[in-house]
Amino acid sequence: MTTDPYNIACTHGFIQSSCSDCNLKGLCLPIAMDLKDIDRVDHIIKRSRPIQAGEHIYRTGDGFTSVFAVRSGSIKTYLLDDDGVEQVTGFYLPGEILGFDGIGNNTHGCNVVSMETSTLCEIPFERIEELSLQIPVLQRHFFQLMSQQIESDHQMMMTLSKKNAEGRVATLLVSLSNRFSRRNLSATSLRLPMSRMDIGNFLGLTIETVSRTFSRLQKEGIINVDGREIHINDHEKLQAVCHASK
Amino acid sequence: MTTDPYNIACTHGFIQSSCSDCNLKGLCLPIAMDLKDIDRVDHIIKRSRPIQAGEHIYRTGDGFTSVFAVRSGSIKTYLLDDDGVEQVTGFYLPGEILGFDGIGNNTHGCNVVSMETSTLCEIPFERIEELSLQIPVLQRHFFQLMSQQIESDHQMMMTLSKKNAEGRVATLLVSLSNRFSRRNLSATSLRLPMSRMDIGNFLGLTIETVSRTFSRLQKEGIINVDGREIHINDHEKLQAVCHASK
DNA sequence: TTTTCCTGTTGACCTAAATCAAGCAACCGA
DNA sequence: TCGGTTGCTTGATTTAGGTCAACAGGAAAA
Repeated sequence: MTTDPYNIACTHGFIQSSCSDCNLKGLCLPIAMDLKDIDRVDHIIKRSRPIQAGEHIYRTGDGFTSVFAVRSGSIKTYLLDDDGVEQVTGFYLPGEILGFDGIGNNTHGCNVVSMETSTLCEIPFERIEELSLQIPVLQRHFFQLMSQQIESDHQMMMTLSKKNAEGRVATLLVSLSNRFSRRNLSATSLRLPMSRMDIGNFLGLTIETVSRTFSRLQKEGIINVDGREIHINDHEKLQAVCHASK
Repeated sequence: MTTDPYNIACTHGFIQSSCSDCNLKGLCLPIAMDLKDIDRVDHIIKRSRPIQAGEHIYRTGDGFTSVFAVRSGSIKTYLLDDDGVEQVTGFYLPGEILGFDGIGNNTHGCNVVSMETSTLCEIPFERIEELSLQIPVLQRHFFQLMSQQIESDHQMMMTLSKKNAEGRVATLLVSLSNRFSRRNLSATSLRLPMSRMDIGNFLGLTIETVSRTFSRLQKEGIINVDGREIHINDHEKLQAVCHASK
């Protein structure tokens, strides 16, 4: 079931692109990097074949060798505790990088699975470390990416610890909206890549509560819901609901 | 109220120590670093004067220049959202490093306050970045430290999202016990450096629930509680309670 | 076509923890 | 010594969200 991380490289030949052509490079590489250096990074990156929905990229305990940038599709990461309880720890969209939790003890700290057909860029971390010694802006960039992950995880702790169901759901919607619009997609109409189950798991709620919360937000006219299709009618109000607390 | 981060360096002269003498160096520096390199790191680190309980090290929005290692005492970090709601995001004990959330946008992402009289080592981050270019094991070490922060934040998301009050409190106690024993202190008898208020805030519970949970764990014979003084009678059972879920 | 499966929605009821309230012990400044 | 404050505990009551149950629509299989 787990995709061999050494074997997800594209073997079709029809996905060929380089970092310098990639319209996501502003997200996963430092903006102030010159072409020559981008090229050096480009050469160590392995572009994956399409990963199917439900296919795993790696699992907890697998040896850590790489971090991964999402090129297309969407990815979720989750922990499994000793009792088999699952905790979704993040959703990753194109331009976002995952896998930083594996560096600490050279072993991946979570499970990573594709939520739809997705493509990834595999970034061998040791090679990045070597390059970082020669390209200071690259070193800085990876420190920054990890730092941003820490900040967003702390925001998530705030959400889980202090907000009620409405606040949690609204916070997720606003986050997704912002991340879509960063890629020049609509900030008001979006298709959720994840199930109600995953949303509930991520937000510490049951699917029933997630469903009821969507319905309530719709009844209040703030959003329109049609399955996974969400339209945000009133961004202001949604923003306000984000602060709804226990 | 905020301590000027540029001005917490020790001016007394009576706290003089170097990294190579420090019995915490195994925690904040790579074990496999040779003396010459330790010495280079040593020279960029500023050791702080004692910070009083309640004194802030820095606040959200302050310019980021350094991360900090706790030398003695204990530190808490917390977020304040727009409505002034506080979220404690971490407790830091001697040998632990905080401040990694500031790298992402060159601005500190949280507030940091001392919970008792503490001393810190200020680690100017740009200098570490420079040294890291020359000492690969140091670069790797800082990537690892940040990665460990991410992993522990993900564990915290699991705790907040899936565990009931007993599970949360037990998880905190086990974490503290492990961290104390890592410094060769007792794993069974510990003095909590933080108030019930801080515990509740961190764990997403009210102080009343925290208090009741301590009482219940005591009634079950798993721990003994005397104010902030905790004795763990049955580590096994406490470990089991950690998995108690909603 | 029907059947099954899967995901999501809605309703009725229940419970863990929040809220509200009271009180106690330790500490501190007057 | 006293009055006030702070930190913590305990009890009574309320409530948000969990649990259990039923059902609906769409997709895929029979």
